[in-house]
Amino acid sequence: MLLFKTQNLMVEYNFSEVEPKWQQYWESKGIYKVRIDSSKPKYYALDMFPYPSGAGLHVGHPLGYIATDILSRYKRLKGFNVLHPMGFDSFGLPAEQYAIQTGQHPAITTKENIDRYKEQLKSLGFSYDWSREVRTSDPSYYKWTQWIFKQLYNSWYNITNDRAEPIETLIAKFEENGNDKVGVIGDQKIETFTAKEWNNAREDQKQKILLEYRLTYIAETTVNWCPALGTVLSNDEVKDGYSERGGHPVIKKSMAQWNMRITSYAERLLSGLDDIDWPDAIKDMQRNWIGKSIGAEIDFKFENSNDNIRVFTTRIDTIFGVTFMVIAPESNYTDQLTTPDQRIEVEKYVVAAKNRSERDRISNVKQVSGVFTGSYVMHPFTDQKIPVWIADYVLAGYGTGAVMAVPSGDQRDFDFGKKYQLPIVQIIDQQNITETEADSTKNGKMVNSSFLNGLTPIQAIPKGIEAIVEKGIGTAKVNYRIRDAVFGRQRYWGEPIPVKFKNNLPEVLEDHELPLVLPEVDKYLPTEDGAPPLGRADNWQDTDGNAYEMTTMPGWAGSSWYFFRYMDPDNSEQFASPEALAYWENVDLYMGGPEHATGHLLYSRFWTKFLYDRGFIKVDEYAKKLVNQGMIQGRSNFVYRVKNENTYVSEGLKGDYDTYALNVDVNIVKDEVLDIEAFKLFRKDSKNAHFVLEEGKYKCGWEVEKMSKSKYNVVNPDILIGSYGADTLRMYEMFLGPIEHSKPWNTNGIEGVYKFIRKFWNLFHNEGDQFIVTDQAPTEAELKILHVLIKKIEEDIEKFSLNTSISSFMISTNELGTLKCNKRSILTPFTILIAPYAPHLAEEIWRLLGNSESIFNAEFPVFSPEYLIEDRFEYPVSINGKVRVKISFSIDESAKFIEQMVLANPTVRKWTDGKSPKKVIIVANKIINIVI
RNA sequence: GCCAAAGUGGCGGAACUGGUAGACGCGCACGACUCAAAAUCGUGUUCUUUCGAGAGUGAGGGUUCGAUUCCCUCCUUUGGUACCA
Repeated sequence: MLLFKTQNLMVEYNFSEVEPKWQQYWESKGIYKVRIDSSKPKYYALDMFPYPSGAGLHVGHPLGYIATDILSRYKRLKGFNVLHPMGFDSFGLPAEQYAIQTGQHPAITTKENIDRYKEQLKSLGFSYDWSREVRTSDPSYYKWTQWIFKQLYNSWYNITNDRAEPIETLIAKFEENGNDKVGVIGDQKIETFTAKEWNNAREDQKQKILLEYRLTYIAETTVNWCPALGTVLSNDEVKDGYSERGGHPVIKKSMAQWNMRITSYAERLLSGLDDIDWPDAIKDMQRNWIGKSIGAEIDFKFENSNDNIRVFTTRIDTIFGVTFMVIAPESNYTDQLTTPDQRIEVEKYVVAAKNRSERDRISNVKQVSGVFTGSYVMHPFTDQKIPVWIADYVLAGYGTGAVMAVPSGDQRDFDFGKKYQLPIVQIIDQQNITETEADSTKNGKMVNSSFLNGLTPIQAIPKGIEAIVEKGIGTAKVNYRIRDAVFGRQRYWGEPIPVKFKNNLPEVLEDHELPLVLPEVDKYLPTEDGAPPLGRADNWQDTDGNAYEMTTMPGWAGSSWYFFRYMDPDNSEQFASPEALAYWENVDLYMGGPEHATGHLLYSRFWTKFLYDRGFIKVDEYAKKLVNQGMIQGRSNFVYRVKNENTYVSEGLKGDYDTYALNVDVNIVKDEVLDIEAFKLFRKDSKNAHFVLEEGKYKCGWEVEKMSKSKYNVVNPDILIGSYGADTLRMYEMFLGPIEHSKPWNTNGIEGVYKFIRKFWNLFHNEGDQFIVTDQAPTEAELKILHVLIKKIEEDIEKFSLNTSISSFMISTNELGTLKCNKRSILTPFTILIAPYAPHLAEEIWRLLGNSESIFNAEFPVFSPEYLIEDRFEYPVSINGKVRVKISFSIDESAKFIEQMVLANPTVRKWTDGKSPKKVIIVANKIINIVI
């Protein structure tokens, strides 16, 4: 096997005894339990909590956890009161899929998986306060997820005040003025009504109207339906027309669904990005997802009636290039605009377009298709007749679902115009329109554009808006790409939505009815008539016989607010107490993978802003700083088998044979050399195989692939901890490279860190493993080593450069080893410096140094610059940019003197070859460059 | 296509605001210890070389006394996004 244990090392530093000892000590003494302490500044370090899958942790998961643990311990040593919790995102599809196959309740599987995860996390020696653990599937937790749902239901977005408010303030407005002055963000078309109409309306009518305003609402919407999973999915859960989980095809379908009105927060979610320290990549992804575009809406009057159709455009400057109009197949105008003789053809097209799968639409982007409605609208400025077409490149969900087509300036309009022989009008003098391409650039001056002629497109845009406003046919308008998020799932293993139906109208449950606990069902499948699994539960209704909602919440519900629950996890009266919320405020460091950019990381910002608006919390962003840890990919090893023979050829010789590659377990390969005996056990049919070796070894090939069982490239942290200890694994994971880089996992090299830990131990011990620390006074050289290190470690941690800290520890250890330094005044601070990285080792040595309290109650050493001051500097002297010699000078030596001495130097004279230099550059305490 | 990030030895990577490229570690080679192996320790290790030196941070160009670092063009890889008017 790869991982040998060497007997004689065990005598020196016995991690397998030391690590569990301190883990138990820390736990029994509650060292990591934290309480509100206003005498200290707070620091909140958070990991994205995991979904506990059946496979357990692999070596990639802890990468981020180790980094936050180092930060937490460092901040603690620096005097902060550190909140560093962990929990589990324990609702989700895999447990439910497993339940469908085996009949086992997902709660059982989930608990088993959580136990396994906790055990693994504990063996890594993290400083989590486990008394604050949360599980999203625990009723005492999801009670509050349901409670937040309820608050959203009972709120609306007041545009005037730019914040969410209780629904009562909306009702008051209706009672006084009707809905005339109440604006909404989003696409819903709401009939206007007067106060009188409102006050005279029936209760059920009122409730229907209020649903148009509530921040969570039920509505008939086009959703992503995944037949294989039997549920709807939100946009971020669909990738390229397939479900993100499982990779099943997804189709568009119209369904009544619970939604979250995240669109109300589009602008604030966008502008809030400027105030948080998150990676630009994530910010950009969120910006693109929100997709703000600034433009105008214009009405085009119908040819034969006074109705009109509204379009959104970002290029109103091109208004005189409009030669046709295109509406989405799903558009409400389709019916109205279709003339009798076009009806058959239109209906055919609309049905075909609806049945086109998302996947099909994506893969045929270049192919435009459409059908003429038979109707015309009037150009608002020229009064020319403009034909209205239907095409599926226009999306019903964006803007108004209708486009003014400018074929000269838009490629899709151009393609469409070409295909159906519609006119193309140039509207900018420098426009370069070819046989196949439109020109969308804004260079040049407007032509063929009436009152816009002579202006640049940039000037024409405000001018155009001015004109439509004046005519009363349009306004400036901002559009967002982001859609409201579908919130219901036709699945079992999620939070029940706390709603019952009375007379077909939804009603949220009373606070005292929460939590609405997930009921038992006989099978985790839809009912015979297609209702979700909760439809199988007996008496899924309240005491008055009102049916409860049957869909459950999506995976992102519980994770959208968990960071607040950690602040006060056992509170049964509130989701967290005002005191806890005021003290801990928000997360100072949030670590996690970038794959959640447009899902979790956006939804949780939305909920945070909502809770802020409603006065439940004091912050409107929950994470000040976000760091993305890179993904750990798999690194597969291969052996090469000769076709039709039981023979394996070493990698370098495979070209001489006709072979095929086979994945081999990476755990039986070390530095690309195969352990042949282990291989014979690994592949039973190869027990008598023949091996063609090079230099007496069988060398394997390698490749980067996804980490997966089937590729035999999964490395389990338990095995590495067993062989090298948690401290070695922690340091090695950090040593691999910058935390935010993705990289394949490669265990080669872990021995270097292991050796380092032993070398560090040996600073305190002699060859007989006796503790030999002395109280001798340190030398200047030793103090310099220490203070260089203090400075470096502080700087590195503050900028998350944890890989370079490990190098610095190695360098300092090597230097102190060379000096045979075993002085307490140097080694004590050194031990504290290393404690965040190797907590078990540091705690052990701390006790050997005679301390009775945990090292994590110590103080971080203070850097003193005085030990780093030098009186001489050795200048590299370069001639024409090449370093040729080094000459040492006193640091305050004059440039003139240095120049004289340098030019007189024999090596320099040799290189200058008697010529007088053109220029001598002396950069103080940096470099000297002579130009000849 | 668009947006973002990244390209440095055999490998992971280092190099602060432009100033000795390759720190630290792995691997490899040689040596010590050993009957031997493992482990450990020591030395060396960018490439080419006529041993003088020359080349070199994805490619090409530019700014500079000096560029991995700044600017321009291009290539490759990874992540995101996909008819958004």
